[in-house]
Amino acid sequence: MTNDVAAISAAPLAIESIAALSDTRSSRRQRNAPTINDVAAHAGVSPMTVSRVINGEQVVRAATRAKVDAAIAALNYAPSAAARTLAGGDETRIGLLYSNPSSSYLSEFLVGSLDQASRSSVDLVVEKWDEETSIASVVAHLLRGRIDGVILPPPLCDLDEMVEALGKAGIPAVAVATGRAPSALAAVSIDDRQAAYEMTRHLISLGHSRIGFIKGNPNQTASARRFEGYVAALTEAGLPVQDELIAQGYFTYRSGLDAAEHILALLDPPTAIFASNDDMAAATVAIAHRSGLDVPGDLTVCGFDDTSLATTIWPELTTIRQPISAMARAAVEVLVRQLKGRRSGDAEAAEHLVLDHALIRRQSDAAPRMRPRLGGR
Amino acid sequence: MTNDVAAISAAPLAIESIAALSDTRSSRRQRNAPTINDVAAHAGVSPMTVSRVINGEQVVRAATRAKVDAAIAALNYAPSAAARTLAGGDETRIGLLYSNPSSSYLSEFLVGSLDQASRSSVDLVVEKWDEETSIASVVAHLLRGRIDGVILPPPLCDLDEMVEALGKAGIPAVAVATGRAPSALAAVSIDDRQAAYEMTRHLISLGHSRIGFIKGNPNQTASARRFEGYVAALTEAGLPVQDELIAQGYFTYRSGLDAAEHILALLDPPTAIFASNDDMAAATVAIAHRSGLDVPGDLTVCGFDDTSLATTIWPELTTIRQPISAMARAAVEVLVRQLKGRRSGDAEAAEHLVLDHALIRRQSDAAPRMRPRLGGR
DNA sequence: GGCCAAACTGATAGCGTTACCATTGCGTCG
DNA sequence: CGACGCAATGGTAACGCTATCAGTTTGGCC
Repeated sequence: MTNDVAAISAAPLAIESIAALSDTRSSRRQRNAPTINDVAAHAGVSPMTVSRVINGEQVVRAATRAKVDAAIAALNYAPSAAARTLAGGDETRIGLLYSNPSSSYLSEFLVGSLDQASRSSVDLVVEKWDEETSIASVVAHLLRGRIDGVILPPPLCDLDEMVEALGKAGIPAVAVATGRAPSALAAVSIDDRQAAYEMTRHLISLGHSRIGFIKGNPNQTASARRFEGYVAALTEAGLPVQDELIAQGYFTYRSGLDAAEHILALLDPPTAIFASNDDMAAATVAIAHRSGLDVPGDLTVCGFDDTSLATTIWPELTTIRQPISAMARAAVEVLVRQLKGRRSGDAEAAEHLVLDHALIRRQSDAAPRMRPRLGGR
Repeated sequence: MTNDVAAISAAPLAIESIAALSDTRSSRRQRNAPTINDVAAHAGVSPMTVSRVINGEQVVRAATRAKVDAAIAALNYAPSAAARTLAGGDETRIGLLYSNPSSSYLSEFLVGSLDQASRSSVDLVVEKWDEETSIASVVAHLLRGRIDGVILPPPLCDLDEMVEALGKAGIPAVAVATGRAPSALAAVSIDDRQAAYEMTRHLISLGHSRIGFIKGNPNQTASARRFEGYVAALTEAGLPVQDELIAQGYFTYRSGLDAAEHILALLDPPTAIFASNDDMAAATVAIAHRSGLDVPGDLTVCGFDDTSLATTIWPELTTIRQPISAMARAAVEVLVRQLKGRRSGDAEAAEHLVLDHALIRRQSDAAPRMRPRLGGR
C-alpha cells in the first residue's frame, strides 16, 4: 500500500523560503506545496487520474500510470491527508484507551498503532484512563469527542464494566491481549496458554522437574490462560502440580518479590521459576541474588512478555515474546474493518485474531545443577 | 483551551445506524455527524460565527457565544480536524525521530507530544531511526514525506551529524533534553547541572561525605552537565572530588553493573552512589544486594530521570524527575511557533526553554550508618 | 437625535481531494 | 459496417471549514 517512490530526489526546496512568496497563485496558499492539479498538469492528465494512481486503483493503463508516477517524483508530491479524509467522507477517529502508563509495553504499542493508523488514514486519539475517573465519564468523553471505535490494551480489555459501557454506548471496541474466550467483542491476542505450555515444556526438557510458577493478576484473563499452559505441560510430562511451588502475583515487581521470597523459602525450593511476566521474573532474579543464588546456575528464571525490562537486567531473561507492535497494528486494522462494515450495513461477526508468539532464550535459563531426581511422580 | 462542555449528554445516537440513511441530504454524506452549518442553523447565526466561537476568538459577543455553545452542546458537535486544516491552509506535519524504543521514556514522551500535536492541530509523524539507516536517507525520507520540522529526543539531539543534515536540508528541529549550550538549534531541557547539584547537596546534607558517581554516556551532552553539578556541590561543601569514586557508565543497566562493581570493590567504598540515570542506579542496587549490602541501610543509591524503573524496583529510587511529557509538549509548541514564524517571514532567534525538575525522595536514600568522619577535607 | 467609529456578524470563495457520473476511444459482434 | 460494450479517462460538485472583506449593528458623543 505504501507509495514506494524510488528516487531519493534531494529536491531543490532548500532555499525556497523567501523565493516562494512571489509566484503564489492563490492568496490563501501559504506554502507552495504541489497539489494534485500540479501533478496532473505536469503529467498531462486529469487530476482524477492522478488520484486513481495514488490510490492504487487498477483501472489506469500502465503507460498513464508511469507518466503520473514520474510527475509525482519530479514534483516531490505528497497528497494532503486533510483533503483526502475530507473528500473521502469517512473521517474515522479511533481511541486508544490506556491505563498503565509505566509499562514499556505502551511505547511499542503506541508506535505500532500510530503507524497503522496513518496507513489506514484514521485519526488515533490516545487517552489515559485513571482509576479515579468514572467509566461513565470516559465513555461520555469519547462520545463527545466523536470517537468511532476504541482499542483496549491490557488491562482494560478485561475490565467488564468498561466493555459493557462501551457496548451500551454503541462504540465498537477491540480487546488486545485478552485471555477471554472469543465473544462478541473483537480481539487480537496471542495464545497465552500455548505459550506458557511451551515455556514449561522448555524448562522440563532442560531437566527441571520442580518448577515454580508465579501467577499473574487474577483480574486479567490472560493470567489464567498462562497458568493453564503451565499445568498442562507439567501434567503431560507426568510431573505433579504442587501447590507449594505456586505463588500468587499481581504482575508488579513488588508482588514478584513477595512471591519469589515465598517460593525460595521452601525447604526444597524449585530449580526453576516461571513468572507470568517479566517484572515478576526480574523480581525473582533480585531475590535469588539477595539469597546468594546464581542465576541461572542455581536457579533458572523465566518471564513472559519480553518487555524492555527483560533485556535491561542481568542476566537477560529467557521469556515469551509477544509481537506487541504487530498486535497494535492488527487491532487498528480490525477496528477499521469493523467500522467500515458497520457503516455499509453488513455487520460481520467480530474478528478474533491470534498472532504468533516466540520463546526467546537468553541467559536466565540452564539445566538444573543437581541432577534431576530420578523418575517422575 | 479545552472546550469543557459540562453536560454529559449521553445523546440519542445509539440506534441511529439504520435510521440515518433516509434523511441524508447529500449522497456523499456517510455518517450524519452535525456540521458547523447545523450548529449555525440551530443557534440562528452564521457558520462563520460558530467558527469564531470554536476557535476562541474574542470578537464574539457573550450572548451570541452562549447561544452557539448551547447549540454545540445540544447537537454534540465536534469540528472536523480534516476540514479545519484544509481550510486553514497550513497543514503542518512534524516528525518525531526516535532511536531508543526500549526506553520507558518514549511512551511518556509520545503521549505528551501527541496530545500537544492534536491541540496545535498539527500532524505528528513518529519515525524510528536505526543505527543502520544512513542519516542522509532519513533526511531524504522526511523531505519526501513533507515533514516541516523535527523533534529530537535524546540521544538523537546530541547527534551532530543528524542536526547538521537537518540544517542543510532546511528542516527546523528542536532538541529535547540536550546538555549543549544554547545555539541556533531550538531546545527544551531541564537544568541538568543544577539538578545534579541539588541531588548531591541532598546527599551531603544527609551526612554523606564519600559519594560515588556513575557518569552517563559521553555521547550525550547532558552527561557532562550532570557530572558538573556533582563536582560543584562537592567543591562547595569543601569535599574532595576523588577519582576512585567516579566510574564511567553508558546509561545502560549493564554498564551500571560494571561501574557499581568497580566502586563497591574499593577498600573504603562510598556510603552513597549517585548514578547518572535510573537504569544504572537500579544496577547499583542489584550489585549492592548481591554483595549483601542493604539499601539504603548500608548504601544510599540515587538515580536520575524518574523513569518507570525507578518505581518498579525495590527499594524505589530517590531520583530527579524530569517533566518528560511537559517537555514533549513544549517541544511541539516551540517547533510550531518556529514554523509559523518562519512562514510569515520573521525568523526569531531559536527558543531555548528550560523546564523545572524536582528531586523525588523515595526509599533508596538514608543517612550513612557509620557516623560521618569528622571534619571535611 | 443624528452621525461616526468601533464592534460585531455574515456572504462568498476557496483549501486539495475524491465520489459520481459522463464521455471518449477502441475492439467486437450481429 | 455501424451499433454495442467495455475500459480508460475527464468534468463537476461536493466534503466541512476558515480568510477575507463587506455589511450591519451598537454605542458614544456633540
